[in-house]
Amino acid sequence: MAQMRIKDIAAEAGVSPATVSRYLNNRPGQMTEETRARIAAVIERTGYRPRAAARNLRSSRTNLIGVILADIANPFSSAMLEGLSASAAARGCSLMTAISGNDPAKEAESLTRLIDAGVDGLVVNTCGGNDKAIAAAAGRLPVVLLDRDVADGGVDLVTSNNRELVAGLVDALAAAGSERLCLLTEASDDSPVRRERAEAFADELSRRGLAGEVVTLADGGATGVGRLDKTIRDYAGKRLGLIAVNGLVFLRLTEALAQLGPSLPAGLKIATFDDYPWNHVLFGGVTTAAQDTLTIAERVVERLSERIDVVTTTVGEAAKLAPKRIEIPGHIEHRASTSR
Amino acid sequence: MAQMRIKDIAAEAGVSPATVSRYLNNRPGQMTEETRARIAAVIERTGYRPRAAARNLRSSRTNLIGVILADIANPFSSAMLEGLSASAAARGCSLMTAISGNDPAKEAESLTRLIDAGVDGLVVNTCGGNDKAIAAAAGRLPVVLLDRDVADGGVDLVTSNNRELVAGLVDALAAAGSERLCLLTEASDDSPVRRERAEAFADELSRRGLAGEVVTLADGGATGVGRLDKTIRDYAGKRLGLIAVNGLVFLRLTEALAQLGPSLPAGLKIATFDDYPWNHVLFGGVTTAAQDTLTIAERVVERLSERIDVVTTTVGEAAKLAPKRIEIPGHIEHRASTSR
DNA sequence: TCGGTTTACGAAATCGGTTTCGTTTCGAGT
DNA sequence: ACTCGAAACGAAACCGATTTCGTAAACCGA
Repeated sequence: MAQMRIKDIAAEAGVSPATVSRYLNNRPGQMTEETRARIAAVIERTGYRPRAAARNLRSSRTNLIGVILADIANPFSSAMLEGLSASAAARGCSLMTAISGNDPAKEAESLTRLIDAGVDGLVVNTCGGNDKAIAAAAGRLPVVLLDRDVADGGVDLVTSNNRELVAGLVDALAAAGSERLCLLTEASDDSPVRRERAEAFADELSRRGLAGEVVTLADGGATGVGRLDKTIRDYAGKRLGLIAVNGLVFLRLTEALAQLGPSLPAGLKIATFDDYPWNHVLFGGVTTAAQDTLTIAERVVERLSERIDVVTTTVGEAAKLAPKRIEIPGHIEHRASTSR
Repeated sequence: MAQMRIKDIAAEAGVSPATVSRYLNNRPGQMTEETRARIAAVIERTGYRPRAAARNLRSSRTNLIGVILADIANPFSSAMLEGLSASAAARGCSLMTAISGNDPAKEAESLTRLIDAGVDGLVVNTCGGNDKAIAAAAGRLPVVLLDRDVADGGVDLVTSNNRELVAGLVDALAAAGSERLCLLTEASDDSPVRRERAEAFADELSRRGLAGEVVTLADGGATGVGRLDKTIRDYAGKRLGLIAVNGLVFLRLTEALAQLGPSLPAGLKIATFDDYPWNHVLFGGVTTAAQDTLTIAERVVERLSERIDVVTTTVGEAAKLAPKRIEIPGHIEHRASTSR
């Protein structure tokens, strides 16, 4: 009575455990409406819940999706987690999460820990430095990369349309009258995403015949802000437009600008990636390239499910899905910081 | 060769599966240094990893900690998640996360889903409305509440020293010359945390003989901001001090203040709970009651581990731990917004 | 009515570890 | 040398579901 087992339910309903199992997994081999009802009644009455561990062992499926996030402080990550959680729950899956804190060693440890725990698939927002291990993992179980690619390629990736978003921000700045543009990046950030945005930025400038450059801030603190400050002073009054390559860089930009005054210097326009809550507030609203996190999360889980289904359905090496790159379009939030 | 099982390792090392199992769990029943080395060598060579599902089934322990968060958008939650992740990993546990998005129905669903998945224990940052279900869960497996209590009591709770923090903020405002204080809250937020802070606020005012009140903003949008705006105008120039009861309220306050100008009106001082990144930036720095999220997370996992150990060690109903309330002291970050 | 095909269901094997219990071996004490 | 207790290890049961395979009943067209 303490803990019901499937055989207890079976006995109570006058059927075999196999039949109860079929009921629980509503298997194609149907059963009489009458026995179905009888089993349902017993389960309802006893409040029976099958033990997941036993189920996992035999079926070698856990309905668990592993998630490794590089940096949960980044609202992109937390929004993503919420989306993943919802999408997974809709498919009856739970999330096992690990947070690397941008530490490759922790990421590697999380990778093995989640795999050892028996997750059906893995979502990785990598901090870099584990490309080989991740590619190897992708050979052993379904893996979908989130936002950041690995060098070797060959792994599914879901990301935003960074090139279009860059173009959109450049467009907003140009429309606001900026003649010279800077893309602000961080030295420590050498991610593929940053590179992609930087390349798109350069391309977009030359396509439009605009002047500009990529400005890399030194890491953490005064030096970086000083460098930025100098850049701003150099260009002040020259219709400068700034793009922060991500939310963190934007915060540092804000710090630097605070020295110059609470509102933007005349002629200075800014825009940023990542739609943080404070973007609505700072400078009366900052024009933002917002990613469609919910859709990204949905597609990640969808793709992962496809792979999981293939793995559990087909035998052997047959019918391997080709790696796929999925781009989810984001959009530009036009706000006061790029008004004329 | 494809997938090694414990018996393969045993055969290879010339011992029994039982001995390998003992090795894997380094059990008290020791073995010869020689056999230990032999087993280690085989495992090392073959790269064998025990299947978690099998282990879970027999031992009825999963080394999984379930976490239910009310609102991941709140940086308090994401910081907490990072802390929990680290603390759990340090104990060889993984996290199963669910996010209720402040929806009681989702919270209830998450509760059963995580329990069904077989987590060893549960950390709940409840959004309210499931007090009975949570109390019931706490009767069946270890549960530690995070930040928000349930009505029935009787469940472990880890939280900040809200009363002292409120006192600290009042102190900072008073020191900055504020004569009349308002605690800004949201109508929709009727959590125990908010109530505790409001009570502490009232107590602190009367203790110091200060004038003041709790101002409740209507939910979402214009009305609330208008109400707030009116309050500010009413008191403007009267040495008003404002405390935002949480980070979200502070953001709305910032929006309202933006209409009055980019810097604080003369004589207006503000302070807030929750140390969001932008608190360093807005108004040149906002005095903040910062919670010690890392320590909170650590103590949550520690307490949960205690309960888990008790459950798996002792038999029957004996040796039930009494519910415990653990307060982790936070601290006040003094910044420009409360300078004289 | 009869052979043949579904359909509904049960018996028993199985997943891969852990745990119990028993046996052997080893060393210490007299 | 002999006894005794502890240490080291093996054989086999066990955790609780799923899954395979087989069989009896139901159905169905000729």
